[in-house]
Amino acid sequence: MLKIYNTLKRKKENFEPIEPGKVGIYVCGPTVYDASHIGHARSVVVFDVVVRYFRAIGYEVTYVRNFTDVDDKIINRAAELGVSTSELSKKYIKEFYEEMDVLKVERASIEPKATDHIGEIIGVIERLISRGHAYEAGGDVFFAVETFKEYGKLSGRRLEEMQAGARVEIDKKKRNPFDFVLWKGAKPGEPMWDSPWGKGRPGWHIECSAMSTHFLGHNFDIHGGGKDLIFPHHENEIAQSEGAFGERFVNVWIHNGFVRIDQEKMSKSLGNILMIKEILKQYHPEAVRLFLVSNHYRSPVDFTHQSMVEAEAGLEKIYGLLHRIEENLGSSERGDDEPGPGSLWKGFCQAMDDDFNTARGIGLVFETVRQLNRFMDDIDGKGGKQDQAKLVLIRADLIRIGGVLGILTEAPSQFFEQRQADLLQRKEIDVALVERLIAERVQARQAKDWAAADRIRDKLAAMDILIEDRAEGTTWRIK
RNA sequence: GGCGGCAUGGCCAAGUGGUAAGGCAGCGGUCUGCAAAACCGUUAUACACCGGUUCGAAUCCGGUUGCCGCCUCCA
Repeated sequence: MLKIYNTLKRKKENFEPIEPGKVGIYVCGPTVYDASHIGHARSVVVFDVVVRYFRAIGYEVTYVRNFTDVDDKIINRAAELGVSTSELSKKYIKEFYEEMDVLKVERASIEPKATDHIGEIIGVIERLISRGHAYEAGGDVFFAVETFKEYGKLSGRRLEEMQAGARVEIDKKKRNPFDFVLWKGAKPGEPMWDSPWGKGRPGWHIECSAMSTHFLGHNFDIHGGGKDLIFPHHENEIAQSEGAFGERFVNVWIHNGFVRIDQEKMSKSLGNILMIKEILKQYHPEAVRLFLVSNHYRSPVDFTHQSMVEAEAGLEKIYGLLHRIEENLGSSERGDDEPGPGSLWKGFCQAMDDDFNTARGIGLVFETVRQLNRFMDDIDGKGGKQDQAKLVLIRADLIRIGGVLGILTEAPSQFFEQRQADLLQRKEIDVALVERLIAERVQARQAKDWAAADRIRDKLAAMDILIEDRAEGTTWRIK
């Protein structure tokens, strides 16, 4: 039984889909006014894993992730750069896709843009006005928080308590300082659409209510996003959606924790933003994913070079095991009729069923890697049919787990070749020289001139080249 | 000021009542000409501190300290 921590209830609860075997998920996607950072990557990867897991255990998933392509930040940025808002958002949507592709994030089932759903947005606002939850004031439309009795139920605040130290902009047009804008009257030069209240554009919160209910129904299973969206964004979504439709909006709210740098949340003011594209220049994309899923999704994670180096080492360790299995089987072929699932997969599912505990699942993977290496040490390449069947079964489970976490998608030999190529480029290593030195060393070793052989090895080590003398010959790799 | 979260070995990190997963690093070994890789062994006398509940607590309750987040755009 899958248990999920529901922010609304502040506890884990058994997941009961509205329709058996199906699940509808809406996750707040990026506002496309700038490149994505590692924090965006975490959120996207977390929900990518959630969706992959639902599918792996047999659910039919409708996954909706939006693009916010009209809002103040986009308008300001576009004005700064002297381009249109649509040009700007188009550029960053393209970039987002490129980076997510590298990170092996699967596309959502539906990826709507706010500007393609102005009609639905206006429809929801009209319902809110007719039901007395919203009011028009000078071309703007506001949601009246006092009309929604449960306002604050997600974030655990009450209106009265928020009044005191709140830092809220004072807008004379608002009846209550916490009223938020549903529709903004147009200012010259801004993108605008016709509406019953004159030309204008939607506020930020309303688009998610409109698009999520449009695609998933007034009541749907899961809504996700970063923890920082709990208030006010998700709180406002609940008020809008339940106010407009008079039904429960979302059953389960899932929120992922932040990525921190040096114990602090990344923020523009601190200047500690790490962009995805910069990170991908330095580390393997699957290592980035492995790092992200090595922690529970609700906890904060510290992004450090050391953690990334460890994640890369871990990834290489698993690929190394897969490679060794292939050598042992004498073939890299993987048939379409993979065996299993076996006990490893079942253990992984137990961890995942406990609020998507990927960290525990990864512990199992490493434990298995060690056991299998030992197993292969023992059979020493002389395994029989049964031994091989065991290897094939566990490999199938590892690949299956990789399919949920979005790792181990490459053939091991290809992974190591690619890795080698990347490092060669990064460290500007002269392959011809390396191979000449190794050839010299092989000769020295054959002549049992150990001193000369070690000298060459030291020289290579100084170039960050590690060599391994194996039965089949000497191989090398980059440190 | 209001609300919430976290504190586990040198580092990272699972574990929410039954006696501390896993990874990295370290140390000792097997293997090796020596290494590397892999494997084996080893490293927490109690999980921030104090007090309480319990046959039994890292896990529950109260308090203290420290760190972080939300309350403003934010994944």
